[in-house]
Amino acid sequence: MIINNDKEENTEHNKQTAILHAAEEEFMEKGFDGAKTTAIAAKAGVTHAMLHYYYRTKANLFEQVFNEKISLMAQSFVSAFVEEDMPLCQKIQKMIENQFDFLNQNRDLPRFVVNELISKPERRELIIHKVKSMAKQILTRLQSEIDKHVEEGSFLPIRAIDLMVDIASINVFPFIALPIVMTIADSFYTTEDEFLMAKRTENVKVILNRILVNKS
Amino acid sequence: MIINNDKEENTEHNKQTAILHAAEEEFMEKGFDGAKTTAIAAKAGVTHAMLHYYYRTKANLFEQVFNEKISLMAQSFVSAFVEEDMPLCQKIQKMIENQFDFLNQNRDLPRFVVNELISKPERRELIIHKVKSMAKQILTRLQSEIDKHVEEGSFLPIRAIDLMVDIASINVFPFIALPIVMTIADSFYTTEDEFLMAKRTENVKVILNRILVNKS
DNA sequence: ACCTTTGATAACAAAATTGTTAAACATAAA
DNA sequence: TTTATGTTTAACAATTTTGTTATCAAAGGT
Repeated sequence: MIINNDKEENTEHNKQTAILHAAEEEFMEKGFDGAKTTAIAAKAGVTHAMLHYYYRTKANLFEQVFNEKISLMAQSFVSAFVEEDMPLCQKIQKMIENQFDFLNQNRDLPRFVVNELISKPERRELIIHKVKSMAKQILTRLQSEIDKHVEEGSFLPIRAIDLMVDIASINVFPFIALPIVMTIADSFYTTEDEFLMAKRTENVKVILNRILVNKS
Repeated sequence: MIINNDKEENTEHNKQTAILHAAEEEFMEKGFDGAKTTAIAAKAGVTHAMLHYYYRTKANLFEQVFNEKISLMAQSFVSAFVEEDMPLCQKIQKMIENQFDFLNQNRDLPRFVVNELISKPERRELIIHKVKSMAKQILTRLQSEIDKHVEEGSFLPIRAIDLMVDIASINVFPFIALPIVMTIADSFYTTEDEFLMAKRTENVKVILNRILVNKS
């Protein structure tokens, strides 16, 4: 009856999910403090009373977004650990690539999570509870596999935790610092994707050279 | 005449610098949006009218802090590039260590800068102007030195920009993610400092293994 | 002593932001 | 048709946050 003058086409069927999606965008971009419920409502194309009707408080709405993001983050690190029965060296390569590809599809996830985790330390319980035990299992398993290869003489000695941090570092940092890096790297790489795809193979090289006795 | 009932002892001589230091703390911890001028004034032990008297606006005060931090950041990356005449391999080692040590004394600097740079893209001009030309000079110089060593057969081929990003990654990430990493790493390392000092030598190892043909 | 400048305070004003409420509206079941 | 239920809106209220102003006090120069 009334003309549809929404700014954005309605891929969202109901307002509740529209609000959630708008909140996701806004919180990811600006963080909890930077995001405003009025802006979220506007982006979702609803009055801001509707936002409070469905989610009551800003903190509530944020929590829903944050919980989902933190699960995603945790899952990516855990699922990156490949189960298949292949040589450790290839397993590690696959781990790096899996994690990188995940981050490539969720480019601002690490910055968002790290940030909210640091500015509001009480939220850390959440990720600790979600990741800690699983991560430790994976680390001890990885460590014993590494140690076997060290005794064989095919691997250089390294602590599993150090290896994991190295991998996370070279994988995560390029996405966090992408805009800054690109302004400097623009004479080497013309597009973000070109830079990132080069980084993907570079990262494998860095880690394998760190752990393998014989270089390829 | 009036008793001194300030919470903190007056190492600050005047109120203006007290405000600036309080602002620095608050902004670094909570970012622009999370920081409140009232909280800054309280932390500095002055009425919040004084804050406006000296700095007029929150944005103004922030700018002073941000400018200083961004200069510090830029400087650290530039000055890390060692001038002395020593073998390239040692020069790179020193670069890594210099940058790591700087970050160790400014642990939340990268997160702060990256964050403000991303949530308010208009600020990027600042760092671009400050770093870009200098960084490019350094990169071309480094690239030619690398290429020489590659021809000699002592270095593996690598782009200077990739090397720099690798170094920044493994140096910066541990500080950004420190609280999260420590909850997982606590069975390997008991203190933050223990972890970080191990990381310092680990990082040198990672990079040298990446670029040297013959491993140590 | 008088005037000007600077530092300081309290009280106020304005804006932004979050949250609430009462009433209108729609829809489907009774 | 009536009732009950969930949805929507507009208007309002409360709080927080930023910024201003009128005023006062001290210090220094003339």
